[in-house]
Amino acid sequence: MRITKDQAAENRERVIDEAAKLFRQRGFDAVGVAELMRAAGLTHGGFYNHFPSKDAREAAACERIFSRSIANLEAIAEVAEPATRRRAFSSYAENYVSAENRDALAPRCPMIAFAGDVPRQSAEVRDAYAEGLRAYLDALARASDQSDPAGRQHALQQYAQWVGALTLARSVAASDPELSDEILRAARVQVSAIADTSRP
Amino acid sequence: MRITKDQAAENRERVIDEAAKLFRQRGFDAVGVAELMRAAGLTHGGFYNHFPSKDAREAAACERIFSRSIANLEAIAEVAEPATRRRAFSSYAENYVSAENRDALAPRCPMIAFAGDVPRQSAEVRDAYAEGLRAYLDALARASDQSDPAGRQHALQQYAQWVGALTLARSVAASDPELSDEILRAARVQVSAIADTSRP
DNA sequence: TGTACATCAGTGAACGCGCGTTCACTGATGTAC
DNA sequence: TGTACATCAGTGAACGCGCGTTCACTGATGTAC
Repeated sequence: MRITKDQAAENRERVIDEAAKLFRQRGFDAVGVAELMRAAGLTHGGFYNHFPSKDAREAAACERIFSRSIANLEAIAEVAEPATRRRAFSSYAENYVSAENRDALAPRCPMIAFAGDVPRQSAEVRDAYAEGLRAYLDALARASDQSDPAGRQHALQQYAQWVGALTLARSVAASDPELSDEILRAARVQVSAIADTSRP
Repeated sequence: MRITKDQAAENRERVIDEAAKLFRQRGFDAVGVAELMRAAGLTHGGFYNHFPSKDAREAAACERIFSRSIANLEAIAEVAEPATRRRAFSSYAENYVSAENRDALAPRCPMIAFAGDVPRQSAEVRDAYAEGLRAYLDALARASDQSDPAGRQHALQQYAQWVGALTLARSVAASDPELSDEILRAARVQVSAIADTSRP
């Protein structure tokens, strides 16, 4: 039963959206073709009408996840009033390094969800991810008012710490909540300190 | 053909050692029972003489990897002369946040290899990992001469940054070496700074 | 605008494959006498 | 110390299962006239 072009395009979008959600929850490799299509309300046979292979969907989902994360940062960068912008960025940081973000089943940040898996993925996925991370870090530097070289370096240092703290805190959250909280708290202390003393 | 008890124990050790190496390279889920036994010079059928299930070997391998990492830190903590100890720790940090460690196929540090995967593993594996990380961070705080509460917090902050920087640098190393180097360099600047200005 | 036909998104059975796990079997080791 | 037998680490065939991928088929949509 053929369907309209619009309907088909809509279906494709739904498949990518579901892939983005499932991948963030469980990583690339643990989500099968059949399960993904079922989640999108379709049957597995139609998968290859949309993607040349299983690998291709990873790249598509990766792009989608990044574009959402980057949009959030761009919105901050585009705030005209400097003080308001800085406040928006501080609040971004505080939300990032938070118990809510640690406890999310499907982390919104692609680096938290994927960074460890990416080196083991196909070149197609790795390329899509790398392009995403580059754009993300550019947007981060802009959003944090630190686009000059020294500032960019500082933004990278900050961000590495967020990712490390969140990754470590997530990894022991279930088995050792106290340790997880301690790691998170230590990182939050620095986030708050940075929020207080904004750079000249 | 029955073999000696010593030979059997040796075989078991070899299986765990191979698991530790393969897991660090490719993560827990990508290493099959048959492949692992082949790597240890055995056939797949004998696997269940050593482990009750596939899951059990993850925990055993996890413990082994941690015990090696922790031994390195303990050796530093046990250096008697304070200046020598600080120098040893600085050199540990510089080796950790290095291009060599980023480019290693099988990262020696369990957090670089596993932290992202752990939340998706069975409770048995998560518990083994959490116990390992707790012991590792304790050893890290001791090795860095920072066992008082404020110092421990500082050690956690430092370590989170190492892990984040290395994870991010690894994730784009193949597709975008320049970005990878930039992330690593930014982190190394802080590592060096800390090495120069040791705490009172 | 109406008709005839080609297109193609979606369906579900089928494929080959590798996985984790089980099991009957082997034969040297370990043990009881 | 020597002998007879039980033990059990290791072997490799076999299992059921779920995977990614293919394919003949369906039938409403899109298109050519």
